[in-house]
Amino acid sequence: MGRMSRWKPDARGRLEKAAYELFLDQGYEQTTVADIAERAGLTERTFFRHYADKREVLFGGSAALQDELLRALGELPPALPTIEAVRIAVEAASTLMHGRRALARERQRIVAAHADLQERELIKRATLTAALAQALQQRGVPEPAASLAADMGMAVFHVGFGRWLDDPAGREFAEIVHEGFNQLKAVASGT
Amino acid sequence: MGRMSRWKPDARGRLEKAAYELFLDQGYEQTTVADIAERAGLTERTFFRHYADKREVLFGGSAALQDELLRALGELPPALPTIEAVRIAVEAASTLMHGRRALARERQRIVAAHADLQERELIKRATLTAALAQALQQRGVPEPAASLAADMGMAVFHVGFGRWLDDPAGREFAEIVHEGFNQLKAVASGT
DNA sequence: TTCTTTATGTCAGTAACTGTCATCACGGGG
DNA sequence: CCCCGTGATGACAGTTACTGACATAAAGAA
Repeated sequence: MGRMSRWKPDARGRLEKAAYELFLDQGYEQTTVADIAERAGLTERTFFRHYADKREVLFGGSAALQDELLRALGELPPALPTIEAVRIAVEAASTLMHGRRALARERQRIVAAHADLQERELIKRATLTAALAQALQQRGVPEPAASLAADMGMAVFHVGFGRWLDDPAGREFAEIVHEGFNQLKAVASGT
Repeated sequence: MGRMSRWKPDARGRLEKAAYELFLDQGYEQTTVADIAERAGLTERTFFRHYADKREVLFGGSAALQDELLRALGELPPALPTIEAVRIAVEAASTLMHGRRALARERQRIVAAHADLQERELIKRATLTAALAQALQQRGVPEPAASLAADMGMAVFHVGFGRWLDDPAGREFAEIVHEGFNQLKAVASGT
């Protein structure tokens, strides 16, 4: 017979799945880490080996977001104007959300209802912004243009994310982001 | 003899003072809420009646900051250009720091060393920014100009705060903020 | 095989935070 | 002058997030 793993695969993914199910079912505060671990067939201690704290289980995607952002940026020709490079990188990152609007909505509902989760979201965004600014500097963009461009890019991403969740037409996130950059340019040029 | 209060006055202030002393002496993590309460001559339970959590004891000033910001804004003539109103309000708020540079430096050291305190700082700043934006809207500033102006004002405040702490010339915070707005205008106008 | 690494379990412990009830000064009627 | 409501505090038990230390067993390398 096939190999018997002692451990069922993808413990981290099971923990995340269990956490979402329980948070949606009985609320974030009402769910203990022990509950999550039990549903995933693991122990509380193992949860904390995969996630630094209870909040982190809701932010597993931010690492992938940063990776994609920096990867896309790295592929672009250096001669590209800064804002165009940021636009393309942010659009690339925004495609990660494809097909996950319902999930993103549920997650947003949970985060919006808990101040400590909003704190975590803010620091994740700040970290992402700083990483983008640093990557731009390494492309040769001087300060403070690099930080300003990073801030603008993340602002468009953030505002666009909210619009995407509520968009009645159900447009793609990347499309909304694309429009967002157009509007940013219009505002910045005083139109 | 004078009236004997059952309780010594200013319990909240004593808790804050005790917290700062202990944080600086033995570190933030190494200080328990019980330690703070004991030094203040109170119990742990009473600490949590004055501060929602351990972090909050380091953020008592943010309410005063917001009050002063909005108060100053309310006194200005409505005809004033938005950015000028923001400038004056932020400068007024920045005078609250007068004579507290050493204290602010120590506080900054503590906050910078602990991720959870940075989270709290970010959400305080976001709250302040939102309050400023709303106040501007009530002055008749339309969106998104109100939010953008609020963001700019808080950005100048934040950047200026860091410069003030390190300023070798020891200039006043308000003076540094004033310069910051000049630089902001220069950047925004493409100079 | 044997050794090492890695993922997990077990268990005890700390400390943040909460709910509940008791206590005691103050102040205002009656 | 006494009673009573209010408000700040104490006492105390309980929950839960999180950590450290050690044990265990599968997976993989030698």
